[in-house]
Amino acid sequence: MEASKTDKRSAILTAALEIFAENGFHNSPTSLIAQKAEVGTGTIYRYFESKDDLIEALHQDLEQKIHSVLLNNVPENAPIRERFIRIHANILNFLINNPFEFKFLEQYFNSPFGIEKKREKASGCDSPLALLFCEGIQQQIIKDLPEPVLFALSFGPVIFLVRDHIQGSFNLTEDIMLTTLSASWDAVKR
Amino acid sequence: MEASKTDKRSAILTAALEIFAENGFHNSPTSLIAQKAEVGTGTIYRYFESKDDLIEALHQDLEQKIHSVLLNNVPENAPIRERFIRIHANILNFLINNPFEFKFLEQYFNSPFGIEKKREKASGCDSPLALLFCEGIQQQIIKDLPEPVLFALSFGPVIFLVRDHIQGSFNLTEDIMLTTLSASWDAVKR
Amino acid sequence: MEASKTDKRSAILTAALEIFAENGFHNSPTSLIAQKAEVGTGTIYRYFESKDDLIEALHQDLEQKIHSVLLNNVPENAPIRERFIRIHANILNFLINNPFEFKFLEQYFNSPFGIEKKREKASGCDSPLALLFCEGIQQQIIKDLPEPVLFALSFGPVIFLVRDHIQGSFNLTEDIMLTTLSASWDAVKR
Amino acid sequence: MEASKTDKRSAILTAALEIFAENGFHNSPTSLIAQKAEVGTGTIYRYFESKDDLIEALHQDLEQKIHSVLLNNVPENAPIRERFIRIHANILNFLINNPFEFKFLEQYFNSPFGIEKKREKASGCDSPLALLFCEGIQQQIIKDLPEPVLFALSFGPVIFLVRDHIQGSFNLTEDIMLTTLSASWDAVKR
DNA sequence: TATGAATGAGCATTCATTCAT
DNA sequence: AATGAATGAATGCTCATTCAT
Repeated sequence: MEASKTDKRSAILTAALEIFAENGFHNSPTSLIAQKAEVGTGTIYRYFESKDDLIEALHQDLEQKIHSVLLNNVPENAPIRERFIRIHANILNFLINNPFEFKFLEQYFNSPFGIEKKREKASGCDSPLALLFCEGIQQQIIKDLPEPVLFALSFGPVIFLVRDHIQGSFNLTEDIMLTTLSASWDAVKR
Repeated sequence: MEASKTDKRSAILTAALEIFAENGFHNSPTSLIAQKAEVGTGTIYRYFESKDDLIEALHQDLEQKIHSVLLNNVPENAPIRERFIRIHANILNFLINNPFEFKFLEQYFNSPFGIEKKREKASGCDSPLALLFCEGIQQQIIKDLPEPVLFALSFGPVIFLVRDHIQGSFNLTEDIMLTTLSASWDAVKR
Repeated sequence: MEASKTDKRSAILTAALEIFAENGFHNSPTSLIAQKAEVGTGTIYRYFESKDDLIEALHQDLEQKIHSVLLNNVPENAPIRERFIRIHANILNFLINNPFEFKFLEQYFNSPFGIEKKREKASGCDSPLALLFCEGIQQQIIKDLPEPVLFALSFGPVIFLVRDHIQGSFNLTEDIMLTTLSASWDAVKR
Repeated sequence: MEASKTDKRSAILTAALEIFAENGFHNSPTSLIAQKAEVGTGTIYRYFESKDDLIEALHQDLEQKIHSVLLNNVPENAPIRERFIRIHANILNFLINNPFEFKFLEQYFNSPFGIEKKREKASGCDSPLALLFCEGIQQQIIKDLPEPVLFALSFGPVIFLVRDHIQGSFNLTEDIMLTTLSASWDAVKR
């Protein structure tokens, strides 16, 4: 009748996510995380080597979650523009509906953690988005620009909008979302 | 023949900027900042009320620096497109040539500090960029979208590119820069 | 076989009492207290919210100790004079045998802590001593003076003597003690 | 037309007295004292070797002030009782009218400073009060008790009353003052 | 396996004192 | 003589991590 092994691990992850998102990594004592997860302080260290390791694990989890959301309702044979918009809408919706996750990621990528991670990746010509860009370039539908540039053009605006929306300085409606993605498309299309 | 009164203050600011950029706010002991600035620990507190106050001052300084750079070589009567590209190029160049400043700002805007600041501003229909958008919309050259959206479309990509460049995952040449800004313009133009 | 839960708390209290008494509140680093109590610095903060809180707790403890000593061997139906002398002898003996406690209290009542406490109390017509005075006044055995005056007349000398004795400038024998309390009685009796 | 040498010294002493009385020795930065005295921080160290030295000097000043007040209106040939009451009234009035001085002394005598001083003195059979006691004992008007005991009996109540009055927990009228001193006399008289 | 009491290194901040001007 | 900017030792408190139970 006890919680299963994985239950505690994920209880810790869930608690940590929320607390990190709200307080920042450095204002989130492990003791507080343990408390919210309803486990002992020491228990965290049975599942994670250190606080840093916990943060890393959280990031991995999120990366996978996003990956799994990316291609929802993206028919392989749909036109490139449609797929482009669909993919970005997927991410945008995910982030808006999961503000803790968004805040966590923003912090993560602005910390020594994220910096490292990015350096490791670098040449990630493997993501669905990268593939889409390749395809579009070959078909001469998308501008022949380096992948990071296309990524910046299409993804940068998404992040900015989500940030504004979550901070409450701007209300992102379904309508505006689609118009924006459409404009984003104008940037990358030929 | 000694350092002038302001010298110490700016030595502290310079040292702090660099250390904050490299280690993050929370891994930057005031003692380390003092050491790098070649002043006593206590001296920091003659010029700044607290570490937070130092961070704030640094932000104010940067804000002004950026503001002063924004309109370089932007002839008032130039076409909107040209002014748009010029302004973004100014910021982009500034950030690329001042990586410490960029890293500091990234952190700042992902911390309680930046959040607060943003909330205060919010309705910033006063920046040169906002004015340019207004003008463009009136002249039916720029899409009739809310200012935050236009801002996201044009500014988001810039930030992403600078980040990549500074992290070393991508080398941003003058050429690519201009092509990117041109694509950015495609996103906001009618 | 290890120390019980309360052991550490009281080890801290004991160490703190002694160090405060000898060095004063402000010359008693928490680190020194921890060292003497043979616990880690941080441990103090598991039992007390702050150094101030520790001081407060120490005072509460002492107040109770004194209260429990006050009425030793004070038969309820003994003559008022006898009870008066007995009570004062009890306190006097307690203070002389517990010089750390005495020095602590002297400091406490000359600090913001003590001042506050006194203001809260003020109308303490509840102590055994106050009751004794009331009774004595009614029976026209004790002068009809305000309670603070009677308190000053009987308690002031006690404190002065203890101070002298503990400072070593005067040796308080059992004999002198009783003579003094008898003289003190002369001051309050009709 | 500049302040004379002594002016600065006494400005510092006056400022220090007030600040010490209000904030305690340890919450009274020398910089604050200097500010209130309208001198530079460093100037304090031209007149006093250290903060401790300043405290010591303040005490010496006060001791002398009290000494000079002690024998006001005390006719040498008046009866012992009258002189006893007069002397105590003098001190009591001085302390009540000079609360800063009182608070300073209370602190002083409960700090390492005061403790030392007392140990040095010890056998002070030289004060006017001590002489009065000697005389009274010889004339068999005052109880034959050691001087510290007589001192405690007569002086202890005075201090307690002043403390209550200054703390505001009790209003000491001229009337009560005299009644109290009269009761105090009952304690020491044969 | 899970716990949480204990630890102590680490940090922001204060302030007595010095010394160049 | 007077100043006050500069100093850095000292201190209260936090929190990641360990380990005995």
